[in-house]
Amino acid sequence: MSIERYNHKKVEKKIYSYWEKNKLFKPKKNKKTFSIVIPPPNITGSLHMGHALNNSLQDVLARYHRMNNFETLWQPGTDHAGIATQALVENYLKSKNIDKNKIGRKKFIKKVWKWKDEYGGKIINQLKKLGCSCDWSRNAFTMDKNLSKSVLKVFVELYKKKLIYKSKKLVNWDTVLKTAISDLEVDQREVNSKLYYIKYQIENSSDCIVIATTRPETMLGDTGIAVNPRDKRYNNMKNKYALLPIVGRKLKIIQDEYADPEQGTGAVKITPAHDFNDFNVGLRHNLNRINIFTEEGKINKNAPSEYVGLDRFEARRKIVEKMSELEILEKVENIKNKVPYGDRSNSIIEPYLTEQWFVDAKKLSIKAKKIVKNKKTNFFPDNWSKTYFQWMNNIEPWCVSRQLWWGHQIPAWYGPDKKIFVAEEERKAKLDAKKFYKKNVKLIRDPDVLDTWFSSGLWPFATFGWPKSNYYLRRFYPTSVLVTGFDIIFFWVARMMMLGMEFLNKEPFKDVYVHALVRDEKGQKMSKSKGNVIDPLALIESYSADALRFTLLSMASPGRDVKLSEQRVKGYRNFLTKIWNANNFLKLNKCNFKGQIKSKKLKLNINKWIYFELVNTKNLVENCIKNYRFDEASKVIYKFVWNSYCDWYLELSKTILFSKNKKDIQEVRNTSGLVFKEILVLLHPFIPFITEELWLKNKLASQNNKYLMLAPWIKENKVKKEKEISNVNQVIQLISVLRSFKNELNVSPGSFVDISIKSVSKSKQNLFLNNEVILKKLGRINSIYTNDLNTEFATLVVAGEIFKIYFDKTVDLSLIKDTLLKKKSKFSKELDIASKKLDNKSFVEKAPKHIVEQEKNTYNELKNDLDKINLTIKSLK
RNA sequence: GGGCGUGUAGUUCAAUGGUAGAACGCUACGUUGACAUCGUAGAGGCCAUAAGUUCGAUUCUUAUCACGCCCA
Repeated sequence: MSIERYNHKKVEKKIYSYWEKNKLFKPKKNKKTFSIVIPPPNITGSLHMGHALNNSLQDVLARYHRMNNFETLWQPGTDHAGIATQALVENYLKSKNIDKNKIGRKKFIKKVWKWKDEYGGKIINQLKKLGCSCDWSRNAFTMDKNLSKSVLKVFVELYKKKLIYKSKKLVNWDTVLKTAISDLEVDQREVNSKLYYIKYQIENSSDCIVIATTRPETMLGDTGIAVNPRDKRYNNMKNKYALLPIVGRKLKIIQDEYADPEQGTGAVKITPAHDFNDFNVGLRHNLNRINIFTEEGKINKNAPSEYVGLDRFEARRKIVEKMSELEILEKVENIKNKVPYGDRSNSIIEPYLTEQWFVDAKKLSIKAKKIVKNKKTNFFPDNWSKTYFQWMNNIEPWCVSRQLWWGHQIPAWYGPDKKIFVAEEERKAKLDAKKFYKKNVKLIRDPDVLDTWFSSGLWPFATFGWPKSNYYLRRFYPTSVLVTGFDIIFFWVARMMMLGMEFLNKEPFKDVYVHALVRDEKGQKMSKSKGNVIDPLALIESYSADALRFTLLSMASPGRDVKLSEQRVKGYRNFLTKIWNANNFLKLNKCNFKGQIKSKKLKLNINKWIYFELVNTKNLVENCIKNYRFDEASKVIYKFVWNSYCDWYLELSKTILFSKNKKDIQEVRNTSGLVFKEILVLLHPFIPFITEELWLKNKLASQNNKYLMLAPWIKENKVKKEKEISNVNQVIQLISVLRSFKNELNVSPGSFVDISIKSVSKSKQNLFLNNEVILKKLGRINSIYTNDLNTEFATLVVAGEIFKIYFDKTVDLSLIKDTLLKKKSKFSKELDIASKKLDNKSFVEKAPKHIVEQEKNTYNELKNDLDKINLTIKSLK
């Protein structure tokens, strides 16, 4: 018979389209519901390891619940990633010599949509390769019509409630992208910098005050100098003025706690329009705010003409040069400091004075904090709630406007006098304006768009059709669990919670399962610049999606990063092969996959045993999934399949299958096949492709459950541990010990021996005689005697029983004494510990009874073993 | 500076108030009628360091030392 190898490439493709064709991803009506919304990957992205882990986890949950009669919805979708997408399409057009500004906003947006239609679905296809069982018919996009409607509604309502407002503040300005970004999108990086000490002359005096700064070019916007009121060095400077070099502006010397006497000279220049701290100092002392930059980060006309138009770094160079010339540059120190970088453009972020829209996050956070406090929403692992609270307690107004074209344009219109009219539609704004001005006026719409996270903040209900009330919203909100990485708890999770509470007054998810980052095998963060990125698609290509999934799942221990190595994936590919080969074995032996196991009718011990193990495993795995311990779950099931089922049960079953007892053969054919079927069921959420393939291959599809994907797990969760089950364990133990014994004596493992069980207690004798066939085959035993033979023998002590082993004459029996002595010393050590404990009065008095009992047992067992060993050592002399 | 977390076998990680397990790797050997992407057996750990609580600590507490992440 020719045996096919498992070809994952062919199978995975075939199986996925089989699921899709049969519409298995759609929720099937049922009493209980289970729902997850996908963290929407952005349309410019392609699948990386983080996605692979994140979605493998969700898929296990979705598949497990779907199989077990939950009406299951896994809501998929992508987000429009305002900045990333606009930048990408802009560059793409540039390469074709098309200038965004020339074609205008409308045409540009059309181009973006076109790009999205062509390339934006890439990541969705990659998720399919991973096996994700999302309901793709509901695939959502944050710029879709209905989602956009939700966005506008939320904006308008927040505005009405005064939870959204416009204000002129310093924001983080990206001079490359020319937009404001949120403080979360700013990355503080430590870099080597220079600290410049500059002398500012005091007005009407020859004295100087020396300030230290890392950004000398901003001096062009200085409007004050601050010293600490407690700093005695500057007492004489109180209320005096310094003269700004080059510019000549008078700067008031003010006293403010912000000036740190330990830093630099203790005197600090104040540039309220270009530094967040200085901005606040300026407010306190009523200082002017002079903006000296253009939105590209070039010097503007508020500066002396020789600097106008220079880039900020060029200006720095020139100004430092000028200072040296003027001999007011006292010194330059090399220091390390933190510099803000934009995580999209990688350019230095400029604090910049502009008018922007802000969400009053502080007010929204109140309810969002409460649901975590009241355990309506639970974080797993729990300590992430600490991070959540810490951020929520220190939350700042959220700047939601972006100076971009791609995104949800802010629904605000301005009258001729800049009066703001906010409405979901222009028509409505016009009506309002007419009412206000008592005549028709021209309105101009705010050109800015909203932060992408503003729309993804509505994800768990906007994707279900909110604000319209409908079946999905009623059935699936709040969602059961959100699976996400910790890096977006603030960006996304917290915002969904704030907006969900504000608009539906119900928590968006009951659980938040937070998984770790995927790193490379050395524990380094994967990044393109380091070149250590492992491409999940490449791993899928070489080892299968199933293997990759199983690897990621088995490594997803809570609170720990996933360090991925290809070796691991390879190992789990071998696991798939093992399963595949086990199936071949079953087929070759005409095992039966049809029907159900009738556990009470099982006669054979090995069948009772494997069934017992199966139910145990199922219970454990179920428990693990409920506790989000996917690592434990995969370990438990791996162990059961490989060790219990393949290594022991199938080996044991051969003794029956190759016998002549038709009745027994039939029972083994049934049990082995049906247990295997249940293995497929249990494994399916983890490795869906190969299991469904085997389901089809074994023609299980025509049975009670057409699709493995919808086959429920076995209901049974209690099996009495009968004596027969421990009998099997004892037989296994004897075989294992015998094998090690041979190994210790350098006896070839394949050789056969005779054994005598004369000294074994009567009941055990029967047990071993009853399992003679198994012992002979797996233990490589010729004959089991109940009488001692008259030749040289070696003694083996197993669980307090003495076995005599007759090797052939070439075996060096002198080794036996060594091994026995080794064992003796090991056992005596353990016995020592046990007896010391039992001699300790306070132990016996204070330790719990069952522990003392247990200790007594181990003591007795050890004692027994040791006695037997001593006996045999003596007999050797 | 504030917060969170991690130090356990060569490596990656588990578990546990009663002196530790797995996977991979390594070593030796290969009996077979599923499988060499395999089988069998084996070696390997003063559970970071110190003190405390306890009858008992790898597990709890505190300190120290490393390392990582987040926020100023």
